[in-house]
Amino acid sequence: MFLSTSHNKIDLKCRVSIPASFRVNLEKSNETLILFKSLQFNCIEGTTSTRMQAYIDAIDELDALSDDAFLLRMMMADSFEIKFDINGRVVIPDTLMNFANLFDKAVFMGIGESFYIWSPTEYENQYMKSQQILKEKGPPKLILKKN
Amino acid sequence: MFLSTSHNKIDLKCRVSIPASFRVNLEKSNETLILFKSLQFNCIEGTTSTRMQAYIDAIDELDALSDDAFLLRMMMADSFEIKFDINGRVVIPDTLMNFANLFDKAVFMGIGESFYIWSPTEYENQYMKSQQILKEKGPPKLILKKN
DNA sequence: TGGGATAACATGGGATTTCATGGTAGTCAA
DNA sequence: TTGACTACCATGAAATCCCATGTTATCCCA
Repeated sequence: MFLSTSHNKIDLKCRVSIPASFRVNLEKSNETLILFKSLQFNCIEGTTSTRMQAYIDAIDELDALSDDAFLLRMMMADSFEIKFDINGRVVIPDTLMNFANLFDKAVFMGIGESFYIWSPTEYENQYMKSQQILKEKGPPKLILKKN
Repeated sequence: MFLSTSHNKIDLKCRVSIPASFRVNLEKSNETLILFKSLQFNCIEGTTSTRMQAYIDAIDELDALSDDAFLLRMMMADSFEIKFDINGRVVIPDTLMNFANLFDKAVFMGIGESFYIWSPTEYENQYMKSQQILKEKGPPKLILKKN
């Protein structure tokens, strides 16, 4: 379970600390980390190899010639298996740095089964947007029926 | 089941004692505690990891592009897995302290499957409001058993 | 039922560890 | 031999752990 948000620095070698709680989460379940371009936002998505495998399996379920399958294969092509250094840092590949407009700061945002890595400004935009939607439409129905 | 209300002190390190009955409740069911921003009020909500996992699972069931999925992911980003110290205290993350306008006092309010943490003034407001509604509209019609 | 003993609880403080980050040495390839 | 990449060491700040203490609640026996 990836939860919470943290702001970490990216150094000149494109190294960042993955938040400790995310790391522990991966270690506990003996998973390796995969980073790839989000299909939905201008950010990097990080997840476990197991979940990535689920995506791959999902492609097989689709019509092999469909646009969806095409897009998913493209996503795989821009995915990276990432190794940690002894201090829990990773190097973000150039492709991904550029894609997410990352420079010297990264915002890690846990979203349950995976996490996003945003540039600070893009994160801010998305957060504002969520507040706006919440204000206009209220919380998801799911939340309301729970008590 | 989280019930009853109690007022506890928040110290300079942002530590608070979680009411013993809440703690016992978590321990008995072998659950870890999750704290997150309420989507409805200006308060922190506490619940079990199992319940949080249910929300996470729900995200995958929704249309990934929908507002509801978006809001739920944002909710995860503002959620924290919380550890107790040996005396049953937790540290409230800064984000949550600010969101709920907490300073040196916290009101714990059990509401069944989860609980709220309010600032004293906000709690007072909500309490007044409930009394007002009760006076004007009378007690709620409870439907205990549904089919 | 009362009153003292005992345990549970909330809170304070200090020692220790973890974490994020900077840096350097070593390795491999061009 | 140079440049890029990787593995590991160093450090200050921050989070965490654990001991101490007073106060409240609970228990037990008279």
